[in-house]
Amino acid sequence: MTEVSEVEVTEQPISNSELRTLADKVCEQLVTAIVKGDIPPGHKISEPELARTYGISRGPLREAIRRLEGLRLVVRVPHVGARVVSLNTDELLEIYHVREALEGMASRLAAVKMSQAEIDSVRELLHEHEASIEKIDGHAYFQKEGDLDFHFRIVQGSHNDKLMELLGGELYHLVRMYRYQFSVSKSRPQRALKEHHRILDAIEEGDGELAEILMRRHISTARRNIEVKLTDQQKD
Amino acid sequence: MTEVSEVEVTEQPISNSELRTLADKVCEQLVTAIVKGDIPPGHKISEPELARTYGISRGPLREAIRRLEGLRLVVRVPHVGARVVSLNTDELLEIYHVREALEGMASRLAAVKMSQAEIDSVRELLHEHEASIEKIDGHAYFQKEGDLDFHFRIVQGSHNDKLMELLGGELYHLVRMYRYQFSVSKSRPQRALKEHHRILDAIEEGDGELAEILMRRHISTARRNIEVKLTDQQKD
DNA sequence: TTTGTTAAGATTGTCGACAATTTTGTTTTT
DNA sequence: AAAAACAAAATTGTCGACAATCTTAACAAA
Repeated sequence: MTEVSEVEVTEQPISNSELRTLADKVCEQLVTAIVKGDIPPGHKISEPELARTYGISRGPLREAIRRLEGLRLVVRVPHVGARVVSLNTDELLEIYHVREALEGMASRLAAVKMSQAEIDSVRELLHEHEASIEKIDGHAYFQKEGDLDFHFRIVQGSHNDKLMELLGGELYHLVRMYRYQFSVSKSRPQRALKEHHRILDAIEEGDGELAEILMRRHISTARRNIEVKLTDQQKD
Repeated sequence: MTEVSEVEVTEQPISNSELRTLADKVCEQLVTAIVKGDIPPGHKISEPELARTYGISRGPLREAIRRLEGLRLVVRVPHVGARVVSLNTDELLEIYHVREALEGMASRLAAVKMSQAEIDSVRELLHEHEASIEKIDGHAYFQKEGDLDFHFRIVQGSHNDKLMELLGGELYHLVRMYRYQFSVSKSRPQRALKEHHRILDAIEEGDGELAEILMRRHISTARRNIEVKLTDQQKD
C-alpha cells in the first residue's frame, strides 16, 4: 500500500464540488485511492489509522465509509470492520453483462435525445483518441481512461439520470479499479475506435435500434476477451 | 405524515439480518417508512427529531442517512439537511427504461442459469397469483407487491449478483414507493400474469433471446401505460 | 408595502470520551 | 503438542458537547 501518511484533505479549487463536508471530501479521496489501488483490494479499512492519516475524527470518516459501502467499493461487517472489495474476474464479467444491458439502452435513447452539438463533441473526442493511437502506434496506453470517457458521453447523451447515476456512480468505478489492478490496456484500440465511430454514426442517424445492437456487440466482445484472458491464465 | 412518536428500534427475531448496529436497524426502518409514505416525499429529515423518535443519538442516525443517500431515497445538501426524494413521473419512466434493459438481460441469463427447481418454484408463485386474482375478481389489489416478487425471482434466477444488487437494492424501492404514493393497482393483472407465464416458458425452454424480448416488451408496455395515465392526468 | 440588514435561534458538522465487541496472545488442561 | 479457556489489547459502536453554518424573524431603509 502506497503510504499516505499525513495527507492534507485537499480543498477542491472552486470547481463543481458542492461537497464541502469532511465526510464528502474524504470519501472522494478514498474512492480514488481505492480505484487506483493505493489501498489494495481486500485491505482492512482501519478507522483509527485512516482518521490519523487524513487528520479528521472518526465521525465523518465513518460516514464516508458508509458512502463507500453504497458505492460497493468496500464491504462492511458489523463489529468487525470494512475491507476494500476484492474483485474476482467473475464479478467483472457480471458487470460487463450489466453494462451491455444498460449502455445498450443508453445508446438507443441517445439516438433520440442527443443534440447535434453533443454528437459533434463526442466525434471530436474520438478524433483525439485516434491521434493518440497513431502517436503511440498501437499501444494506446491512454485508452485506460479514454475508453470509458466515450462510453460515459453516450450515457450522458441518453439524458436518463438514473442511467448516469448507476454507471457513473458505481459500475465505472469498479471497471476502472479492475483496469488499474491488472494494468489492462485495451486489447484492440483501432478496432474499438472504429466501433465507437459506428455507434456514433447510428446515433447521428437516429437509428436507436442499430445503436443499441452495435453497443451491445461492442461490450459483449470486450467481455469475451476478458473471458479468454481468464482461461489463458488458468492454463499457466 | 403518520406520527411515529417514540418508536422502539425493533429487534429482528433472529432471521437473516446480520444488521446489528443501530445505524443499520434504523436505516431499515427508515427505508420502509419512506417507501410506504409514512415519511412523505419532499419531507425534511430532521436529525434531532428522528434521533428522539428512534431513541438513538445523532451519530448512528447520520450514518443511516448516508446509507439512504446511497439508496437514492433521500437527497442531501451539505449544511442544510436531507429530504425524502420527491419522485416525479419522468423519473419513474427513466427507471422503467433501466428496468427494461436490466430485467431483459436478467431473463436472458436466467434462461441459461436457472435450475428446474427454481423454475418450478416461480411457476408455483404464479399459480398463487392466479388464485388471488380469481378471488378478488379482477381487482387484484395484492399485485402491489406480488408483481415485483415475480420480477425479482427472475433476477435472482440470473445468478448475477450485480443485477440483484442494482434492482433489489435501489430501483425496486423507488418503484414500490411510487406505487404506494399513488396507490397504483396493476392495470391489467390477468394480462400481466399471462405474460409472466410466457416469460417463464421461454426461460424453461432455455430460449434466452425470446425471454429477453418478452420481458422487455412486458416492461415497456407497463411504461407506456404510465405514460398514458400521465397524459390523461394532464388533460384534467 | 417591499427590500435589505442584522441578530437570535435552530440545525448540521465535528470532535473526544466511553461502552460493547472482537481479536490477539497467554496460560491451562487434556 | 494440540485444544480450550481465559485475559489483555485493540477496534468498532455509541453518546453528549461544542463549533460552524444556515434559517428565521425582527427591524430599518427605500
